[in-house]
This record gives sequence, C-alpha cells and structure tokens, in this order.
Amino acid sequence: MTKVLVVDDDLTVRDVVRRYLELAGHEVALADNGEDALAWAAEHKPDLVVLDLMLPGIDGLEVCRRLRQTSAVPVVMLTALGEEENRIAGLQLGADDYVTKPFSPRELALRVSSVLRRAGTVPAFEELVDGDLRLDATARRATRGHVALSLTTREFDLLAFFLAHPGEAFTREQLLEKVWGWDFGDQSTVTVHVRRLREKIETTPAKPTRIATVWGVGYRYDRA
Amino acid sequence: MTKVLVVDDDLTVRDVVRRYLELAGHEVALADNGEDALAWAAEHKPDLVVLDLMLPGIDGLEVCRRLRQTSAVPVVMLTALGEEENRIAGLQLGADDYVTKPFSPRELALRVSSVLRRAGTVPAFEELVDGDLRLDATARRATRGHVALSLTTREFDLLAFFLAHPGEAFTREQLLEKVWGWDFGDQSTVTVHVRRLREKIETTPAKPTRIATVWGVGYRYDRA
DNA sequence: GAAGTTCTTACGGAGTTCTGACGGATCCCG
DNA sequence: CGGGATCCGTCAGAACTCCGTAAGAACTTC
Repeated sequence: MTKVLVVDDDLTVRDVVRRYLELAGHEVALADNGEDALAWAAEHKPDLVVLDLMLPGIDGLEVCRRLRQTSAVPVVMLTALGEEENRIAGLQLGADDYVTKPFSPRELALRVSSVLRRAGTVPAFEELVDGDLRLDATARRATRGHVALSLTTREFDLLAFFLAHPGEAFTREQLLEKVWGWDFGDQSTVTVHVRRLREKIETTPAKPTRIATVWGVGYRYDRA
Repeated sequence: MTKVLVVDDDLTVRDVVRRYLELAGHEVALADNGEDALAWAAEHKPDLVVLDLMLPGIDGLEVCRRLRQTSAVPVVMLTALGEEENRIAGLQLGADDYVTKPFSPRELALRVSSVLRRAGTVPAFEELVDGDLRLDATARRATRGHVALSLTTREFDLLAFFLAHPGEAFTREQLLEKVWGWDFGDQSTVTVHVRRLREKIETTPAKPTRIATVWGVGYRYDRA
C-alpha cells in the first residue's frame, strides 16, 4: 500500500481528496499546515505528497523545497487559478505534476496514480482476473475472453470493487460508500448500475451468475 | 466467540443491536454511558466496540479517543443524520466504520462482521457446517453438497440459529424471540417457516431428520 | 374417540428488485 | 463556440419475492 500525505488547510478539500485517494487504494495521511507536514514526512517517508500552494505559515513552495532537501518524494501541487507564476516556480522546484483548483477529485486521483507509476513506486500493471474476465486497473481496460468490454468509469470502478471482494455480500449503502465515495444518496443508483454492468458482463443478464442479488441485503460477486 | 461491546443510551437501540449481534454469533455486552463502557473495556478487552456518538457525560468521540490510547480495538460509530462533521472527526480519530441512524440492525451486524474481518479478528469466511450442509455468513450463502440453496432471509437466519445451537430444543416462542426479535406474535409463523426450511434442506421433508419436532414443545436441530 | 398439537396449503399485502425512460452534465469533435 | 454522443443519477411503474396469517387436514397423546 502506498502512503500519500495530503497537505491542505481546508478541511473539506482534505476530506474529499482523502476519500478519493483511499478509493484508489492508497493509504492517506493528512496535515493542515507545512510544519506538521514536514514533521510527518520526515518520520513516515510517504510515497507521494499532495501539496496545496497556499498554506498558513510556511507556504507550499517552501515545503516542497525542504522536502526535496532530504528526499526525492514525488509531489503533486494544488494551485488556485491565477497562480500561474507560482505554479511554474513549483514545477521548477521539482513538483512532478500540478492540478488547478477547482479540480475534480477523480482527476487528482488519476494524476497521483500516474505520477506514482512514472516514479516506479507502483507496478505498471495491476490486474484483476476471474475466469475469462480480465480487468487491467492501470490501463482501465476490461476484456472478456478476447472481447474488449466498453465499461464506463463507474461500471469499471464497480466491477473492480466486486472483483477485489469476491464472495462477500454488500449492501447498496456500502457500495455507495466504497465505490461512489458517498455517505448518503439514492440507493437505486447502485441498483441501476449493477443492472447496466450485468448487461455487459453476464451471458444472460436476466439470470445473472456473476453478480448475485442477495435479497433484502444487496449484491455479491461470485467467482466463475 | 467474539466479544462486542455496545454503547448507547437508548434502551431500545441497545436491545435491538444486541439481538442481531447475538444472532450473528457474537457475545454482547452493553453499556449506556461512556464511563461504564471504558471501565468494562479496560477489564474485558472486547474485540469490537459499537459506539453511539451522542452520549450523556463523556461523548462518543472522547470515548473513542480514550479507547485508542490503550488499545487498537476496532470501533463502529453510530451517528444520527446531520452529524456529518462529527462523523468525519470520528473517522479521523480512528473509527473503523460508521452507521447512520436510523439504521437497519441487519446492516449494522454486517458492518460489524466486515470490520472484524478486516481487523483479522475473525477468519475471512465464517462458516457454520453440519454434514454436507454449509452456511457462509459473510456471503449469506448456503449450500448442501455442491448445490446452492436459495434460502430467504428468514430461512437463512433461522437455519443459522439452529446450526449454532444443535441438539437444543426451543419453543416457538423462544425462536420467535431469538430469530425474529419479537416478544409476542403468532407462533404459527414459526411453524410455517420451519416447514419451508425443511422443504429446502431435508431429503424427505415429510420425514425430517435434521429439524426434529419436539412434541408439545417446539423444535430441535440434530446434527447429521 | 376427543382434545390438543402439528402439518400443509393457499392467499393477499408489503416490501424489494428490475426495467425502461428521461433530463442534465460532461466530453469530444468539428 | 455549437452539435452530438455518452454517461450518470433519478424516477415511476412493473414484476417479483417474501412474509405472516388463516383454515382445514393429519397426527399424537391420553
């Protein structure tokens, strides 16, 4: 498991980012200021740091500079619009990528994965396989036998989660939390996505053999 | 047997939660305030704590914090809707999962099992086995030999209870209380469900060998 | 054989899941 | 910028499953 340190003074940002990174399989630590971030990083050696540019006390640029004095840890910068000059400075200081606020958390998670891959922290290929079903997490590509499945982002995430937890029953609420990252919401969202996914991976969608309905509970993925 | 401590100031909640957790095979202790909970936990080392956020005296967050000072016991938080901020704080303090009130007791039991599994307290698959009958609580799946049994929720719960208490005779009233969680009700409900269950697990339903009728009393499960 | 108990069957309501459709949002390409 | 396609979440109605109840038949006990 890769350790990612997220540094931002905004609680909401921290929380959203944390959730998405965890969803992507990272272990996440949080800090709301530069001092704590540096202290934590010195002790725990994170695999990557997500760093807000604007911070109370020591600002992001300075944090980045100091991080680089002692390690080569990859850094992804969060910059607000109109901080162009700083962003350029950040890149020169060795930030490996940057994301502009307001940003989509999913995009951030993607960039983080991409940087980790480039840095060689994470293997280039991560596969989930069950029977003739094959899911390449890195390329975000799915195949059944030799046929490519055109799954949407959500469908891919959902199937990936199922493949990672075969034989375990989950409620819609749990799936909503684990896959969508929502704490509340319409559970029929799950129902419909399961249906769409079945449409694509089941031989007979009306009589599913892979994604089983657990009546009164939710769904369960059964290995072939 | 795993020991679970349930902390809630509402008697009804405690009672319902207790019943469902016992049904899932846990040993349950109750506390209605933080002080008692901490004292009990210090002495008895529970495997997991179900903790209400709103408590008289020491609140749930503080209880969680103190628990964590002395042990790594997993915590599942109960939060009311609209306590979003607290919930987030709870997770940061190390709650392993949370359930929002009003919650389905069945879902809570599922989450508890899930957390215990993640924590490694409990093996990945918890099975009740008798002869060729096999009942997987995690997957909520039942098989006989290699054939999957399509049990309904009630049937599953009923069979699980029987398998957990083989050779012991129960009155319909007791079953109604232990499995249904009812304090009163039509006892023929039990009769009919036993019949339906026999239909699915007995070789010759009319001459049952597993679920025996104890005339004038109720039923008893006999190991194969 | 009578009384009490259990078995069996059937039914309707409640709850759950499935299905198809719709409108908004986003992305892509011209 | 526009236009089109895709994807996503929501909804409402249909279809289905499950459950509790009732009522008569069959069985056990005395």
